[in-house]
Amino acid sequence: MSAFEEIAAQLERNAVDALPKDALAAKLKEADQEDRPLRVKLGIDPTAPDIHLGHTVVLSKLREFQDAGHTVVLIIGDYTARVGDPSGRSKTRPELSSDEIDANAATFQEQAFKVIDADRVEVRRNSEWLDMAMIELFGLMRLPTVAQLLERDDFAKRYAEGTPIALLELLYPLLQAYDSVAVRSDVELGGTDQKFNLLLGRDIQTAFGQKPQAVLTLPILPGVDGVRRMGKSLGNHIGVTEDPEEIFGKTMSIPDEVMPLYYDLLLGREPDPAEPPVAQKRRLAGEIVTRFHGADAATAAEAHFDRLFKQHALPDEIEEHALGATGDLHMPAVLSDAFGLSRSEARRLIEQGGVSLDGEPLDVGRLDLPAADLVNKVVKVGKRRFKRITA
RNA sequence: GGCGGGAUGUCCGAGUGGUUAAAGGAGACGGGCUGUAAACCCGUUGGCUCUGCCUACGCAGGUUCGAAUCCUGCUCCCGCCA
Repeated sequence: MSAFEEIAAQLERNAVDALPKDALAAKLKEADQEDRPLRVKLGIDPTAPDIHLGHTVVLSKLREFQDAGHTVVLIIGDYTARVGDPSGRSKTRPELSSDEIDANAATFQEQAFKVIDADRVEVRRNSEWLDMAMIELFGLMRLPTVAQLLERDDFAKRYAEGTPIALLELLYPLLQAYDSVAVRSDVELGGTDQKFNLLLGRDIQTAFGQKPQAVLTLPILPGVDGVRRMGKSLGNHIGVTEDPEEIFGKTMSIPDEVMPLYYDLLLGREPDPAEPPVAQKRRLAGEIVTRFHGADAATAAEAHFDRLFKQHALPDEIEEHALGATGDLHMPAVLSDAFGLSRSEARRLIEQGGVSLDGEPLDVGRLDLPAADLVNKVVKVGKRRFKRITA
């Protein structure tokens, strides 16, 4: 095995596909001969403003490339975000305003730098080149055929079942592919759902007289439900900027079955088989928090977790809720204000014994309580929502 | 352009004049069990000034004592043919 093959094998660790075979090793060799770093591309559409653990899988891989001396080309898909990547979706995405996209792009970049090295990255926005004249777009559109595009799983499926596919969506892979041309990428990374798009990049690069990029696809991290891919819109994500306690707690709630996958994709190793599952999970949660907030935060988050869920005690910091009223108060209304519930929701929670005041479940028969009975007490809704009531 | 099908609650999906706030499932939430895991059990899941009231089945009208269900117009979607 040559040195390049070894490095390639290292970089291909936990990749699902490395296509074509041996392409990465060849690229490494080529770069070495030309005495230049590889240009490793990742495109992210700033459709939701937060980077979550799912993104970090790919970002970490980019980091590995950086650590091996290569250049990351991070493409903020400010233009493609307007189109909406249909990958893995069964519906057309909603359109985003350009203000939203700009705001998202800014936070995105900042958050991405929590994982990748900001010094060895070239950040580009694809509006730089995609905002092209229609005649140029026509040139691009000549390249792939409809049949080729319909090869893609999700398109094929949607087409077969009669779910609408906007013409624009069909164009998405082409635009992403052209990004590769624009930045002259040597390697492109993405989730497995990106395979088609990444491979199309090769075709389009070739058509533009460039050497086609090597393609590396990484597994999709499941969300905290353990079933669907992690995604903000699915409500099963763990964001890198979330509070340490949240990250810790959410991690603890993942199903055991996906723990090995989390270990592999996020920590790059296997769980210690000598440890019981809970300990494995705590370690996982702790390390994830450490990564984004530091070791102290991780210790604190773990302590917080124990306080809440092992000792069933109160957290040490509880937000306050000012009543701003005196006399008899209607509890559903108070809860509605304090926790953002509808009054009916609050009422139901009380009926179900889900609301307690200083540890005492609220009496279903008495929905109206004097303000004086509430002040300085802690209201708990469900397992993890608390407010300290003040006058 | 012609013909046909469809739009129901967070999602999927029943329902074709009268206990229908709307079956069932998923999801979510609350309680129990527990490791905030899974599995399992029970319950809730439009709003409200709550033994009642209001709003809801694409939109706007109409028929009727009474409509998600019938009629008219409109909007959007899908398929087939051209």
